[in-house]
Amino acid sequence: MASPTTSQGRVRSTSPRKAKPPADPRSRVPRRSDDGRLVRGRKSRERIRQAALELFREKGFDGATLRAIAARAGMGASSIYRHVASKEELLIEELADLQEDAWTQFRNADKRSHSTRQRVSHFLDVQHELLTRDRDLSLIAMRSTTKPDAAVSRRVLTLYDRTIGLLAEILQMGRKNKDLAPGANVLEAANALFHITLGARIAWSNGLVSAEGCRKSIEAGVNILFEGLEA
Amino acid sequence: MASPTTSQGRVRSTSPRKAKPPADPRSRVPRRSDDGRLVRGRKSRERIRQAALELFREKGFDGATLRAIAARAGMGASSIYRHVASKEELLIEELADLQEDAWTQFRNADKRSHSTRQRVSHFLDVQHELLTRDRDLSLIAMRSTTKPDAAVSRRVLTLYDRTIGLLAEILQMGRKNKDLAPGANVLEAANALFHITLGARIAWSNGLVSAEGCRKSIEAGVNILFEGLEA
DNA sequence: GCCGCTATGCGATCCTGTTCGCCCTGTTGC
DNA sequence: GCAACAGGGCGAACAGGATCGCATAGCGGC
Repeated sequence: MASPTTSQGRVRSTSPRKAKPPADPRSRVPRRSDDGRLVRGRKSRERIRQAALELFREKGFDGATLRAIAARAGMGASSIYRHVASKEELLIEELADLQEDAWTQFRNADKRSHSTRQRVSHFLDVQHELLTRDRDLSLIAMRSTTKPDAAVSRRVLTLYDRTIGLLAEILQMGRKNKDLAPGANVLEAANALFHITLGARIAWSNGLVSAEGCRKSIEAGVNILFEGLEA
Repeated sequence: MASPTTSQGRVRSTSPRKAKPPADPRSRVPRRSDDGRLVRGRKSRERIRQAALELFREKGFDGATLRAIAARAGMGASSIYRHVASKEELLIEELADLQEDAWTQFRNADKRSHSTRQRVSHFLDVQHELLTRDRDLSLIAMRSTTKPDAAVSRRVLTLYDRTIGLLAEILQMGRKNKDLAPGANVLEAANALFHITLGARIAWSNGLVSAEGCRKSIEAGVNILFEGLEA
């Protein structure tokens, strides 16, 4: 994380284009948030988001044209790119919200008195419930990670990472409580858990298994991971 | 599925276009394999494949234009579609070959006297070695699975499935030998193993970990899966 | 009031995977 | 020979995501 910030405020680390001089450092970062332009921008973003959401639901991600989204949001297609770096970002924003929901929803109902396995299962259930509402969500997130130098890829990977972090946190607590083996590799276990759910969701998104089958598969994965395979 | 077939022989069940009559059933399906047209076709496919392979290596999958591939293969871009249903298929063919290699390479060196865990590790190592030669391979395979109604998606999922099948086979043998717990859910375990490797490869493809880190992560996953997390 | 800057918007255009309609050429059955 | 029918190739065109250059308008400083 190379932060190009100096003592006097943010400096954009973008491409070495024209390297236009910062003009006047004194006038940097004042930016009132009720700036009329910014207000308008927020409203536009909201309209875009709404339009995108609707059209994704109606036609699916690939079926929803950027031009159609723009039309419904009442603007030209190119304008959308003032607010968003790619079409995928539009969906990923939803995913991020949903993920946030999953985390808080879990934390609100989580009981530390439960066994580690129960807590893990509970979290994965909550997540499953939310993510299987919309096939495109998992699908497009996956797709995004196949474009390593797009910003959206990093966004998704960060979401993944945070989820893994939460799982690791639960496991870590379990290890402290002697609920898990003292030598357990908490981080890799969290990784494994997460990837098992990811894999199950691929199968589901492709229609190979039902949502319930997906859940069962995740559950089986948890069991195996906790109990181990060896005799 | 309106099948326009009557009593007198097969009729292609494709789109309900012109419903052209089968002409003459007696003359169906002779097709010599040294048909001059077919020979030419095979040569073209070979040229396309070669050109694609080179360009993918030089510019990466996304950087290699279909028009460029076609030019190098000495034909127009649209002609490629006589031989391939999508650009992705060009890469997936390579993946399929490589996967085949991985399987045979494993089978040739596999020793049944080894422990189940060793055998599994060995296979995953072989696979890791081959797949980490080219970043795009895993990446584009993933991407393909985000397009559920494309043929290439099913192709990739079949490859996945076969790999899972091989793993399940190994595990199954281990269970018979009392190497694994008698109640072990072999199929789900194979699933989990595979998805762990898939997840590790996502991280690697995105430059989050080195190839060696990816290998280590897979190894850790295997260990956890075999030994279990519980105290 | 004017200048410079920034946020937003727009239409034209680009790029690239893919589809379309046409044609040429071997092959086969008569 | 010759009609019928593939297999293959081609250039034009399409579609849809993204970029470009220009225009407008709100804001701050003087």
